[in-house]
Amino acid sequence: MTETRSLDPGEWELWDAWMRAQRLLTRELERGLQRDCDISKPEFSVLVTLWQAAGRELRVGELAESLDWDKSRVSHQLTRMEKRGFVERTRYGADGRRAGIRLTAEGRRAAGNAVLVHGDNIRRHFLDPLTPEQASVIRAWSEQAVDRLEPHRSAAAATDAADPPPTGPGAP
Amino acid sequence: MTETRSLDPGEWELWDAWMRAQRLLTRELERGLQRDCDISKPEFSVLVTLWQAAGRELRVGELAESLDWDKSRVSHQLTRMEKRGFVERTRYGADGRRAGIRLTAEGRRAAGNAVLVHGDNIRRHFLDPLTPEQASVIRAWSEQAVDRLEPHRSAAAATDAADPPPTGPGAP
DNA sequence: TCCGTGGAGTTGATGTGTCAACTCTAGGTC
DNA sequence: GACCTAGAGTTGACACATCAACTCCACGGA
Repeated sequence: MTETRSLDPGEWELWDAWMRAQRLLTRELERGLQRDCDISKPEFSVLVTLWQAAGRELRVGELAESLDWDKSRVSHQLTRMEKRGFVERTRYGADGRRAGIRLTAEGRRAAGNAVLVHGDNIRRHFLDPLTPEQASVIRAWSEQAVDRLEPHRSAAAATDAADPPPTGPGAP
Repeated sequence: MTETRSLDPGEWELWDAWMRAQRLLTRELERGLQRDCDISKPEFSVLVTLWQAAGRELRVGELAESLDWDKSRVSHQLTRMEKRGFVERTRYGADGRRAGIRLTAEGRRAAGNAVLVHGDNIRRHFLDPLTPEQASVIRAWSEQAVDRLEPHRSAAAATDAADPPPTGPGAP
């Protein structure tokens, strides 16, 4: 009963290869962000989401929805980023209204810079090495997988947490 | 200069889809492990690696190499798993020799169970929905990516941290 | 007005991951 | 034997992730 009859070697090699590739790629991109922009991936996600709001203040709940994060995670992350000077919580404490979140000037600078740098890194490490066939197969597979694993969320919503925006905001 | 000219919409959609699929899949599998076996993915990785050693004690360094983890990370993880009763550090402290790592009976039980359960989950969520074409393209792409991003590590080495072993150990 | 209830956000506890600094031992050199 | 150094392992500090418990306020009904 110590015999593993779970996955055969071929299946396992496929899984192992995919898992390893996925891990190395995300690790590489995260390190690039840290090295080139001095921000972490979670910081990047928050910065970009706020940046795309083009100056409008977001609530914690909107941010959480948009990032597909837990509200608690957002709150903790904002606390750290407030300390670093990237974001501000407005209408907070005194008069008893709920918190709105907004980028500081420093946050806007970091976001704008990171989007460009990170985009380059994505292109270099992910997009450029892809053959057209691989691109179309991987895209189809990814969309299938997302549909299977994420039944909610209408097609319209929410850029994922880990990427540059499709088009720049008009923000100052 | 607030214009993003980093990735065009098509490129971005591809990246977003892949990123999202990857994240949802790993999240789902990790939750399955937690729910069905009450262990985390890092715990699973360590359990399986030790289990594959079939009773032989591993050193921290070997474990780190095998998992492609930092030694420090391994040490922290072992400290937690020692508390949970999954592993033991032997030859430690008293007579001044270095630590060997070994599974407890409880650790062996958990490993054996988890491999089977996790294998089923991988099959259900990853392998089964794959068409043959997708399987072969994804495999080729993954292997390319690994070669590009992980130039060291001879082909022989090291099962990745996140998977069941290709074949069961003979360990009791 | 008082109470109950629910949503929004925060907080604390604990586990995970990374970096840098540290300890200990073995082994070489004088 | 005393020193030096290199390697193995640990530790501490901090960022990140998740869960459960908490606060605060709005609103609705008795």
